[in-house]
Parts: sequence; structure tokens; C-alpha cells
Amino acid sequence: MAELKSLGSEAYLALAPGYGPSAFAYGAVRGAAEGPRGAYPGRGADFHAGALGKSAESSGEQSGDEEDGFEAGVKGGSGFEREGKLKGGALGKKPKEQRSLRLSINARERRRMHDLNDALDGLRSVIPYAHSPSVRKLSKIATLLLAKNYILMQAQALEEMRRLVAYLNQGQALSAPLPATLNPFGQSPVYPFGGAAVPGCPEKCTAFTGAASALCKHCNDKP
DNA sequence: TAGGCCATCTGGTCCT
DNA sequence: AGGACCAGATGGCCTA
Repeated sequence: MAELKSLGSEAYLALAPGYGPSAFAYGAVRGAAEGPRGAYPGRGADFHAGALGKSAESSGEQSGDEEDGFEAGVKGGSGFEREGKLKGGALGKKPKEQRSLRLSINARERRRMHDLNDALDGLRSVIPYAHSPSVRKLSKIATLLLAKNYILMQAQALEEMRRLVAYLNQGQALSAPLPATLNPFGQSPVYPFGGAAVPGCPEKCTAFTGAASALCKHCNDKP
């Protein structure tokens, strides 16, 4: 599970059951190239011949998206469509109008899904995981679950920071224990005191948390 | 070959 | 009426 190295935190990897490390590993290992699939026609990516073949062999009604100016690939589709029928919708319209309307609706839906995928790509780009070309990108579900956990951990880190600042400023006693680490993602540690020891370390650090603070470089440098 | 993931089509529903 | 959103269905690709 080398692909998980970049994450470096079990808490961060605590995805929902079924989408945990094993499921995540699947998504991460498949290779970032993404292959022909996941490439949208008209988006500068090659469209796999299989889909085009399917398009040709199906009803022939789904060849595309004139409005978008590209030949839409066709995978799947309902039985009705494959039978060359247009069920429901656009009732009372001529078949040609029905088909035109259907193609328009399909194109809109395709654009909507592309926008959704773009947003997911944006989310992937800000999630700390292996963005290596040799590592397959996260699946959609893994992206969402990872993002959720990342947000939770960031909130946890922020809370510890606030507690420490409050303690140092006011000397108030804090009872709640702090997270063991603020470096869950294998990134370079960021210390709030510019890489220096917390003033008064180690007395204050141990008094604050009962153990060395993850926020104090001096504490973390100790073997 | 089975299972996972994905793109696409489609009809229904809700909103403007 | 038209568009956005959603969920189901379908089939292709890839990996174990």
C-alpha cells in the first residue's frame, strides 16, 4: 500500500466502511493516466473506440451532441433508447422535435456532469495525497470521503492551536487532551513559533498537554 | 471472470 | 416551458 504513504495518517485514512484503505488503494493505484476512460469527448482527450463502436451499433439515435459541436460517445442508455424509442417527455411533439429536445437535454446533462467532474478534480487538487503521474487519481467516492476527513483533521488542528494560544496568552489551565500530532499528511511540520521551541518548553508544553506538544518543535525534535 | 468505477442516456420531479 | 437535479439502467474499461 505504498500509495498511501503520502497520507501518513490513519485518522485521515479512516474512510467509511467499504471505502477504507482497501477501496482507496484501488482508486489510488490504478495509475493517474486514467486511460481512455474518464476522457471526455470534446475535452482534448481521446475517446475510446469501444464507445464509438457501441454508438454505432446502438439505435443510431445517440450519435451526438450537435449543440456542443462534438460527437458524443455513447455508453449505456436505457432500453427504450436502444430500441429506438423515445419514451415520455416532449409529449405531443413530432418525432423530429422529440429527438431534438432529447439531444438537447442529453447535452445539458452531459455538461452538468462534466462540471461536477471538474469540481471533483479541483477538490482532488487540494487534498494531500500522492499526485504522482504513476498513481491513479482518487475515485469520486474516495475523494469525497478523504476531503471530509481532511476537513475534520484541519479543524482538530486548529482547535489545538487555539487552545495553545489561549494557554500561552492567559496561562489558563486546559483539561482536554490534544491530538497526538498535527502532521498527519507526511508534510513538513508547521510550528506556530517559527520552528523555535514554545517559550517555557518543556515545562509549559508538558503542563499544557500532559505530554510533549505537537506544536512545539523542541518537543518533536526530541528522540 | 468478477467486481469496481465510470460515462452516458433517460424519465421524473422541482423550481424559476 | 425550460432548466437543474436526481436516480436508475446500461455497457465499457481496468484490475485482481
